[in-house]
Amino acid sequence: MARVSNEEKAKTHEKIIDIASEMFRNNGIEATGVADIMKAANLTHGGFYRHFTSKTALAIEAIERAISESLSDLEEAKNKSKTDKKAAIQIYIQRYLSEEHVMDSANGCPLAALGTEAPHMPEEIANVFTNGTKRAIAAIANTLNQDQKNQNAALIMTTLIGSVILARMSRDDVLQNSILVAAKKSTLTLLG
Amino acid sequence: MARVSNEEKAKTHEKIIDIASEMFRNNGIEATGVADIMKAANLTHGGFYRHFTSKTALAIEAIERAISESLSDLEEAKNKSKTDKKAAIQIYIQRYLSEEHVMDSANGCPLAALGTEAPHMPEEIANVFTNGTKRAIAAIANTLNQDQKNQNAALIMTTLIGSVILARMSRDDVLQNSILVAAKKSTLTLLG
DNA sequence: AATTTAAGATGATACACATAATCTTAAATG
DNA sequence: CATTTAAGATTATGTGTATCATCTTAAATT
Repeated sequence: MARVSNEEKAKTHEKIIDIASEMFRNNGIEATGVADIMKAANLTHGGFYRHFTSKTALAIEAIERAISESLSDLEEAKNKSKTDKKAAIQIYIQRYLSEEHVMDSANGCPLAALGTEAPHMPEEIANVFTNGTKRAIAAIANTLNQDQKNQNAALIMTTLIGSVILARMSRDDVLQNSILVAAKKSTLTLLG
Repeated sequence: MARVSNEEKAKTHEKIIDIASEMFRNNGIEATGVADIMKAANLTHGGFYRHFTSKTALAIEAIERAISESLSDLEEAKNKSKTDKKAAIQIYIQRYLSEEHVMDSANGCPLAALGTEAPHMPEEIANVFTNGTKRAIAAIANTLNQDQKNQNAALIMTTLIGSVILARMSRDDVLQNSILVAAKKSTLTLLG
């Protein structure tokens, strides 16, 4: 097994990012090793550096991608009608506050999955989280049609992240549910 | 340097827990090594196992202590008057949502500092976080004097944790401030 | 078709980590 | 006061980690 076509290489590159993006969200960035990622991609660790200069470089790409994916529906609502925007944010909130999202961090919001790890990461990675926060709040604000857009968007994002993190910490179905229900009620009310 | 008195040993034991409790909250559990902790306590790593059977055992004690400290004022309000309870929760929220708390994770709420790390920790540690969440929500609920006590307490805790985590991710003073202001407004309103 | 290049495998390097064994010394115990 | 015990230092041990060097082989390039 050796040299593959440029097309294959591109596929491998994407595969590594996608797998890393999931593994990071599932187990944390620190706790996920380069070799683990490569093994999950059916590759050996040595080839990693043909694709990325360092684990940090991969982390940046993987988290940026996760942020973009997680915000895509919301960001695509940008130039839509008021009605469509309202629908988009409602769907976003319902999904975000679902049991499925709580159980499946690997494919969910990276800010909720890695939020407390961000502050002690290398600055380049920490900045990805800062930008992600800004994008999320901006995307939410864009769907709102009211005075306090930005403050309300910040509060909605706070409630979304907070409830999912709290629910994931709470290994107790009843408690989890009551956290999510409270968050749903509150955020949907904030939409007006 | 060798054998010290029982009193000294007890002091060392406390010192290790206190230092670990701060270092964990600052840098994460995974990222903080036993040797780092011992060095910070002016000791060598070898002596560690005279005090704890494992890093996990220390983590449990350290996080439990941090939870107790962080909730002490609130839990002490348990048998106080309605007025005192209201004062206690107001102070708690003001402190929680202060810039100082955001900047000083080492001495703040461990749930906000380590929340996203909890789910992929060994079960014994994860359970400490589950119990901490329950204690926090119960302590808040106890200060409320209204119908939806528990749901509201869950929502308040969600907002507290969420805003501080989001603010710490946001390396931008203006954004940080707007997140905290929105959370303050919302939580204080919830007190009724 | 001949030559160059580079993807991925294998193996090495160097360091960090949790934990264990052993040693020294002074406190605890009788 | 003699003996035992154990706190903390020093020094292994074994594993996991990120990164590098080298090799093989087939794709790219000429």
